[in-house]
Amino acid sequence: MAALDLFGRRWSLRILWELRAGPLGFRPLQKRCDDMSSSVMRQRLTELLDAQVIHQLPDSRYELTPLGQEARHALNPLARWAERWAATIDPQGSDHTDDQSASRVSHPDTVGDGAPERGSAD
Amino acid sequence: MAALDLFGRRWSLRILWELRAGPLGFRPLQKRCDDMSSSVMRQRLTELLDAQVIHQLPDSRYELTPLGQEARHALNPLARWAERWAATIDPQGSDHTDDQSASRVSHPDTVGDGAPERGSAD
DNA sequence: GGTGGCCGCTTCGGAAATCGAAACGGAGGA
DNA sequence: TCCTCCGTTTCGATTTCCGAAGCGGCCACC
Repeated sequence: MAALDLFGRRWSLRILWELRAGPLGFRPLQKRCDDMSSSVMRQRLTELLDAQVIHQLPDSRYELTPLGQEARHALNPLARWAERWAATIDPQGSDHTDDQSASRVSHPDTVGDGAPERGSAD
Repeated sequence: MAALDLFGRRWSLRILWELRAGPLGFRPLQKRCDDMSSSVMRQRLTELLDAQVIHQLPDSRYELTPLGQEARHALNPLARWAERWAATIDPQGSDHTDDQSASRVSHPDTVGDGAPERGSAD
């Protein structure tokens, strides 16, 4: 639940995402995050540092910790879902595919649970 | 990126998460979400409805769409990471102060859906 | 030596998101 | 009838976010 709170903040996920390719400094990272406010940037950075998701190199750049890398990887399925989602709600928006494949994005069999989830960790 | 914006809002992920066990009405859902404000609740619900992540049953309860179910499943690796993360930064919460362990929590967690993470795009 | 650019980071006022509680009409049970 | 729960809306107060300016420091360039 605390994770949902940490990542439910406005730029946390984005920072995690933009740091995936390697360490970045304050301003370069800010620029990558759609030029977000430096004040909020510092705030998120502090939270992520405190959560040990990122750490600061001696040259003051920010880098994902091993824990952060895991989090970033845990984000991968969500990123993949986002693509399907974008194709579903906005088929003509980003990348119109000439073929008809986009129409069949919802595959009710893949989830493999005709019954609702039971006893999940909560 | 739009997904990061949708889910970067304050209760979106939580709502998605609390709806995993089945459809819920407005007030019951609100109660599950740490008694969040009804105003924000309605706002999030509208956004999620618009994003076709949830839909409303004839008895006016809210339920995940197939697309929403996929999103919920895509959240599973993150949930699993959150447990490891909690054990790392707060070892006395579940395990006593043994810094070395980082052992897995003793949950036979049922997150085992059919969507294992296969690392690609990296 | 001076100037200019980029750096990490902070401060501040205004805008936007969020909160918290109250209220509405409706359905059902006692 | 009264009481409870429901979905939903409204409104003022608080929190968060934004956007721009500014600080000192570093280094390249002239």
